[in-house]
Amino acid sequence: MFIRTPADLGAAIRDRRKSLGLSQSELAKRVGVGRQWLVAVEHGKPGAELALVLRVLDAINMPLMTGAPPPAAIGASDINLDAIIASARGDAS
Amino acid sequence: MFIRTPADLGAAIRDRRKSLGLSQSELAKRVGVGRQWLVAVEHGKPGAELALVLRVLDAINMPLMTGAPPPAAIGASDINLDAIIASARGDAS
DNA sequence: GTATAATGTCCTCGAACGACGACATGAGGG
DNA sequence: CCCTCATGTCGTCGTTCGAGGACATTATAC
Repeated sequence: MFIRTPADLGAAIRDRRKSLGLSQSELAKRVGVGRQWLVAVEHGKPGAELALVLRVLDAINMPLMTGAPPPAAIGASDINLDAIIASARGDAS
Repeated sequence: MFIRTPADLGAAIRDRRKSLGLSQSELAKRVGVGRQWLVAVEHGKPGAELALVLRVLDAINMPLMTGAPPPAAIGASDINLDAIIASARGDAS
C-alpha cells in the first residue's frame, strides 16, 4: 500500500491493528502514547509526530519503505514487480 | 530503503534532494516550509509533523509504501525478494 | 580580496502537539 | 436490566513545534 497522506497511514495502521486483534488502548500503551492520540492518528491527524508514528509502525510490525520513484520500467517491459511480489506473499491488506 | 527512524527518513530525503540538484532553500520553498525545518528533518528531527514530511516526499517524488510484514518466506526458501527487486531496479541512488 | 551561495545554529513568537481525565455512544454478556 | 469493553469527543495543561530573522562557516566564482 502506498502512503501519500496522513489518512492513508491512519487507515493502514487501523487495519493492521485490528488484524492483530489489538484495541486502541492496548496498542497505545504498548507504544507509549495516549489512547486519544492513537484515535486521532487513525483518523488521519496531519500534525502527528514522526517519531511516534514510526514507533507505532514498529510496534505493529509494519515496515515502511521508500525508494526511487517508479522509473516506469526496468528494461522496457511494463511488469509491475511490486504488485507481483505483494500478491505472491499474500498481502491481503 | 527501509525507514525505521526519523534519521533514516532524513538521510533518504537528503540523498534524494541532492540527487535532484535542489538546495535546502529551494526545496523548503517548494514544499512550503521553513528552511530551518528542512535542515532539522534531514538531521532526523523526531518531532517533525507527519503531513509536512509527506509533502516533502511528494515534492521530491519519493513514494512511501507499507505492507504486511515479511512473512519470513513465501515458500520455504530464504530468498529476499525485496532486496532482489530493489537492486534490480537500480535503487543505488 | 571580495561576493555569492549553501548549510548549520541560536533566538523569539504564536500555534499546535501529546498526555490525561471525564463523559457519551454502541455492541455484547451476565 | 445492568455491566463491561471499545471507540470517539471535549477541555485543560505543560511542552514542543514551525516560521522567520540573524550570524558563523565553508566552498565556489569574480
